[in-house]
Amino acid sequence: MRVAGILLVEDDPSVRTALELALTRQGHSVTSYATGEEALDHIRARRPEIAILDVMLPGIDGVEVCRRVRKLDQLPVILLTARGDDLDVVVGLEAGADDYVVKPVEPRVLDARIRAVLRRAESASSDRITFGDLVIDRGALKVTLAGKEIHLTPTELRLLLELVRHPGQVLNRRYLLRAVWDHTHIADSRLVDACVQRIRAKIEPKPAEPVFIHTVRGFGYRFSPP
Amino acid sequence: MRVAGILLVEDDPSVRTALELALTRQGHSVTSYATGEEALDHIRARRPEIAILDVMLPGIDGVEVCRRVRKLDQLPVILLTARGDDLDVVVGLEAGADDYVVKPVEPRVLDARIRAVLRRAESASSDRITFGDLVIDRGALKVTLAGKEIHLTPTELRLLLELVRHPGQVLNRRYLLRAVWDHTHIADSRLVDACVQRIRAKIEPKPAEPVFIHTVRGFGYRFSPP
DNA sequence: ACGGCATGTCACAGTTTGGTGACACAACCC
DNA sequence: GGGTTGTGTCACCAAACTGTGACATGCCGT
Repeated sequence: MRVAGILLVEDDPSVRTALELALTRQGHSVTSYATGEEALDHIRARRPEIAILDVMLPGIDGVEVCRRVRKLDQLPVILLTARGDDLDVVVGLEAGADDYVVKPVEPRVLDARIRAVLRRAESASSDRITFGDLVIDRGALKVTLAGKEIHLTPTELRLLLELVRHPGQVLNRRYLLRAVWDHTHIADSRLVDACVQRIRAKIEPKPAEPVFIHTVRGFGYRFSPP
Repeated sequence: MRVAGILLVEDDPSVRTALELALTRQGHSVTSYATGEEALDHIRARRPEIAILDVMLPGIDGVEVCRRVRKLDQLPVILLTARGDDLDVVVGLEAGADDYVVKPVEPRVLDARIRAVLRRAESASSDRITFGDLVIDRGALKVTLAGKEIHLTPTELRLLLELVRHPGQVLNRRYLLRAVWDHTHIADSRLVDACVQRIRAKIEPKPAEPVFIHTVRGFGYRFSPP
């Protein structure tokens, strides 16, 4: 297992040094700070592999750091909080944290959580989905069919990604309009149909007999692998 | 120690499967092929961490694969050859191989060689990245194109490095604005475009048909080696 | 078979986007 | 001070994209 570059942010000095020591013993490389401001600077400058943030911090708190980090990068984040502060869980997950740990925490447990989050992040980073001949690379925003790159326009790509995010599920037009076009107004239009058609023309061997994007009459469209 | 993605190329099926099995047991992740053509495709598509090439192959031989790989990337290469074929050693090392192993080889020995080469490669590649003709030296903050030094301004260099840090990934303008300019404000700005344009003028042979920095309309830019 | 919908198809014009070169201004160095 | 360099902004233009509506086609219950 690779040694991780961990950023630890915790304002209580005794907790901070204890965790730092424990994590270092477990083979991690740890840098720690007491404030969110310092943490953000460190993240920008040093690009740690994962950040462990106490929720309660003077100044910029952990949730806020998490929120900003998420906007900037997909750096994995674990939030630390005092026991029983239920509200925080919701806020924290909303801010995009990958995991959530209640203090006091056993070093072994924290270590396991760290490794789990890192594993997840690693597998997510090769974010490439394959459906038979069709390969969709979400990082590179590339679609290939039988090895040949297919050019999709931004809207087509967003729609395809939305469909692919829910394989096997039927998505109705209203949902798709909101997700892809963020149209709040209810427009009964051929927009979705037209876009689906354009995608089919590009990725379906025989657009008249679609293999990937299926029409479910009266409901919407369903992406399912052949 | 991180598990390595190894590409093994060996035309003799019994040797191939034996080595693959042994290396897998040692904790490596191995993909193997019988021909140089397949190997080159694999390298382009999957970016293994190291390639182990038999010198004697039908079609494109190991030395030739090595030579082409070297031009493309700094992928570490170990050449395998039958005992006593002295001439090959010279040719192989000239082609840029990192190490040279004589068959038959003890799996433990091969494993040790692999680890040694990877260690060396890791320390060497951390400061310097090669994409075809383009060499980016992060330690010296210098960029050379086909051996000629290119002068980049600080902002241009930061942007290029940021793109290079995520090869193959599409980075959007907002992200780049934050990462390179740490602009927390204004999402709507042509700053990134202008800077990309300036970099292209310096590093792209034909800026109108970029080879390194690709525009992904509606999303952002992607650095990917030619 | 027929009528009524739901969906497919297509062309086009208005809009959006990014490339490009010019330019202003600040910082910096002689 | 005078020139040089780096950087942000702007305007213009070509190309790409997209929504729209009209029409064609297919599906389904009767």
